[in-house]
Amino acid sequence: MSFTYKYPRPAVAVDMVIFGYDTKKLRVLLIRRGIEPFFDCWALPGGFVNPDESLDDAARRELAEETGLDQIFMEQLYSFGSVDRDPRERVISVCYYALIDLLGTTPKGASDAAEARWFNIDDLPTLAFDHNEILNFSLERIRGKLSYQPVGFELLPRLFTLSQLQRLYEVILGHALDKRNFRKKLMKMDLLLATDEYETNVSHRAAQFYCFDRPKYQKLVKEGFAFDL
Amino acid sequence: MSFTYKYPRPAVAVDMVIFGYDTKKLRVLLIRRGIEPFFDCWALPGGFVNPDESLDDAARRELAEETGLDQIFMEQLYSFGSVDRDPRERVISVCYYALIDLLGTTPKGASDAAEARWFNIDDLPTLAFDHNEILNFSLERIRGKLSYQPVGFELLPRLFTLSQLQRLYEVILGHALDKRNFRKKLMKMDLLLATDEYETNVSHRAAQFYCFDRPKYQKLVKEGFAFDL
DNA sequence: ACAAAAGTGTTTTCCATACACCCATGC
DNA sequence: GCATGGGTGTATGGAAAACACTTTTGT
Repeated sequence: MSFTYKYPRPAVAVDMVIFGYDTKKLRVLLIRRGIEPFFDCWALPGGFVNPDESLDDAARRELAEETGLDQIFMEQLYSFGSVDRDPRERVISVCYYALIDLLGTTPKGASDAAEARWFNIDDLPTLAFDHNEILNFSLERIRGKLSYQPVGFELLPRLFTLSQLQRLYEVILGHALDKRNFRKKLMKMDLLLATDEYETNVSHRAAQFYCFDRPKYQKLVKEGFAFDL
Repeated sequence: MSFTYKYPRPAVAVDMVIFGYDTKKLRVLLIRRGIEPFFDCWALPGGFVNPDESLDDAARRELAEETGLDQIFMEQLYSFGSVDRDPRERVISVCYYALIDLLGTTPKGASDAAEARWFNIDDLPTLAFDHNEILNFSLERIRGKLSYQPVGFELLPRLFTLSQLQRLYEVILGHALDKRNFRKKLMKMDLLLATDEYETNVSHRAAQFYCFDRPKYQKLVKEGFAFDL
């Protein structure tokens, strides 16, 4: 079976920058390529867009194939379209990034035979194609975003302590934050709901669990509320 | 001549949201479609990506075709890829927006026979395809961007008065700004160069002309400077 | 002289930052 | 009782916002 067109067409792929967080480090999921070009190189997971799925659907499908996870925060990043980014032929890549909590959930490895691994964000190999560029771009984006939107909640279990949240911000931003000021700011945002649950079995004062006020957040987003961290 | 592939491929287009500003209103350049579907409807200018040009190149080419202008501020916005956004066949549209000063320059109409017109931003017709959605999206983006980057300079002549700059901000943001505070903030950014030229033939005190310190701006962008308006 | 826009400073309020100690718990 | 991280308040500096009058020019 084959498909014929009057004009040449680029292939269209989605590539995924999948961030994972595990209380210590920010990680990215990479796969080892099993075919040329860049055989054996690490690369961002991705694939071609099917005719019957939207770009978002394609991205969500890739994400599910690689991680087994659904219902994950995901956002379109940018489309890369240099003529020679793929040596074989013209490929336009629409890139997405996703954020995954590596604690509360257990993402499976890639479904296809290809080897998949979580890499520490500041210890990355040279990647296939222009994937290093894409990765840097998405890292800048997530850091920028974190500063004015409470993106981080996607990377934590439903219930979390303020210290967990602060560590998350510190890991993503790459620098320490003042505990008291961090709490003040977050409380002022008024998007955290204190629960009556506390940590157990810790050898220090038990921290209170909070959860994220999703309805309120979505209302604010709709109204164009400007966050500010 | 025809082109055959093993798998079906979407067509890839670039669509342009071209903003223009003329001291009173923010406008968008639309073209009237001469073919089905949406015959006679207004639509965003755009076209298919050629095999030998990058996405940015394609966007720049479209921009030049529609306006005759080169060297214009332009930025990728988002890629739209719903399955049914074009009733004929699958088309993925990579969208860009551009900003044009309608005073200092005189953009020609569209080069092809199609009718082209500048529409007031708050008096828009129903557009072809998902183009209303795309336009709203880009309007939000430009407003957001204005708040933390001095984007507005792209929409003014090389020499401009502070009042002109303020009017521009007010028109795009859609609300009034305090004159003294506006000047203080802009001066503190240190990106304006006062010239020794003044308005002439105005029936009030002549305003001083300023120009934008482009080298300094580009330096700051490279260093990741955060603006804040 | 008056209309019309340019230009200019001060005060107040609020937010960001810096900073140090007591509290609860497990061992 | 000690080690560990949880939790809290205050003082200071700087930016943002509010606000009104004088200057210049053409008619």
